This record gives sequence, structure tokens and C-alpha cells, in this order.
Amino acid sequence: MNMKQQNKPIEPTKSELEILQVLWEIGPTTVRAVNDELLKQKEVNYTTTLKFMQIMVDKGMLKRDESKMKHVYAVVEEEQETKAHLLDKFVDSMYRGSASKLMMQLLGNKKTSPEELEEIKKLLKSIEEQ
Amino acid sequence: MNMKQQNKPIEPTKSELEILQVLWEIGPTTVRAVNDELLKQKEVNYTTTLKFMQIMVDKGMLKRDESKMKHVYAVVEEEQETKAHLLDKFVDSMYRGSASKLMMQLLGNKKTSPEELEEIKKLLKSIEEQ
DNA sequence: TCAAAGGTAGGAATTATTTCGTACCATACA
DNA sequence: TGTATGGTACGAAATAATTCCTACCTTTGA
Repeated sequence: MNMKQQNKPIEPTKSELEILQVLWEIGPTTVRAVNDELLKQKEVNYTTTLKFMQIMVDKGMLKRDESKMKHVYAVVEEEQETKAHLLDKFVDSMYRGSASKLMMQLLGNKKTSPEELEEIKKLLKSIEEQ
Repeated sequence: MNMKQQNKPIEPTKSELEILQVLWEIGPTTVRAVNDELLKQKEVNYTTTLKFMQIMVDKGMLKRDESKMKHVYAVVEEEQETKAHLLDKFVDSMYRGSASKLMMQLLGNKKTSPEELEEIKKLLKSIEEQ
């Protein structure tokens, strides 16, 4: 039942997002390699990761090269495109689409370190200067 | 089966978040009023909303005044506290905890309007001036 | 050659989420 | 009083997400 959804936006679940993160970081690779990365963060069985990646192929989130025995999986959509969409969804659902409200939250968030704040100021300054 | 989880952070599902948004906006109120608000956005049956709100009481996300026939529901945790936590979780899972990376995404996002960008610049400028 | 190692496929169980039907209770008013 | 209206409670069904067991296929090396 190959349910590839070409045009619909990619909306990964929590587990799927973890796998996407790994693939974004290390590039196209095998289930084994992805699972090894995930194991650095949490307990997870090889076949569980395999199953998720198969489901993700089915959903059209990943594509796979089956020409070798060790299938190689790759993301379908670019990292920035997927993240832009997810961020947009987040801003919509949490801040009624207001990016500046999110900003205020971010700046008021105790978890945001002074170093991060410094980075943000630099970023904005560089934009100011254009 | 009253499973109130006092100390664990509140992690609402999509539907639960929609209900929280309504309660944050209009304050403590009845299922009917929440459902009326939700109906402005989507089709939803009264008993579905009721069920969610009962589940949310059970999870310790809402509290309820049962002294009158029309129960009045209120959020347990402050809006800003919940949002700070959810934003933090989002930054962690999407940007490895880097708020400035999120910022860059936000500023590069085509969906972010020029007005929003102006707001953000103002916000940062006011911080600069401190 | 044949057994171990390491792949994939697919089913099935469990839990979480979403949805709503039905029963039952209280209030209001004809 | 008794019926319509509008509440809550509860159970159950449908779907999505998570997890892992088992079967089976390839490769490799003793």
C-alpha cells in the first residue's frame, strides 16, 4: 500500500523527526547507521527504527536505494524546507502566526543562554546594517 | 481513574492545545463556550470537546468547578509557563537548543511578513538600548 | 558447504489520540 | 406535572503511533 503523498507537506511525528535529524546530519545512509546514532540518545531496537524508516518511505518522506542489499535511505525534502514549514506551523498554532510574539517569548525564556542572546543580537545587527 | 500529574510538564496534544488557546483567550468558562469558539475554526461535536476537557482535567491540565451544574473549566498552569516549556521543547528538538538558529530560520522564512520583521527589529533595538 | 552474522519484510500487540453515540440528570416552562 | 432543553458521564469504535517478534534472504568465512 504505497501511499506516497507528493504534494502534501511533510509532518513528521516525534519519532520520525528524530530520524530526519539524523539523516540531515549524516546524509543518506543505512538503517544500521541511523539506529546507531539514535542509540546515543535513547534505547531503541533496530527493527523499530527499520519499521519507522519503511513507514517514512511509504509516506513519501524518505526515498530509498534498494540496488544493494543494504538499502540506503535519503530525505526527500530539504532540511530547510521541512524546518521552515514546521516552524511556520508552530508559530501559527502557538502565536497566531506572530513571529514577534515568539521572539518575545524566546528572549524572556530563562532557558535561553546569554551566549544565545548575544548571537541573536549580532544576527539582528547584521540585518540592521543592510 | 484520576491520573493528575502535578509535577510533570504539561505536554498537550494538538486538540488539547486548541482548547488551551481558547481558555487562555477567554478565561475560565464552560464546555459550551469553548466548543462555540472551536466551531469558528472547525467542525467539532459538543461531546468531543467535553471528552477532551474531561481528559485534560484527568491529566491535571485543567481544573474544574463542579459546584454549579454548568461546570467551569480553568487552566492549571499559566499561559506563559506552558508556552515557554513548549517553545523550549521545540527549540531543543528542532535546533538542538539553539535559539539563534531558530531566529535565522524565522528571518529567512518567506511566511514572515515585513510587518513582523519590523516588529522584531524594534524589539531587539529596545533590548540593545538597555 | 553450511552455519553465523546481518540484512529486509511484514504482522501483531500496545498505547495514545480522536470522535461520537447513548444514557442519564437537572431545569424551565406550558 | 411532564416534556423539551441542555447539561454531564461513560463506553466504545476508529485511527495513528510506537514497539518488537518472527520469518526469511544474502553474504561471508571456517
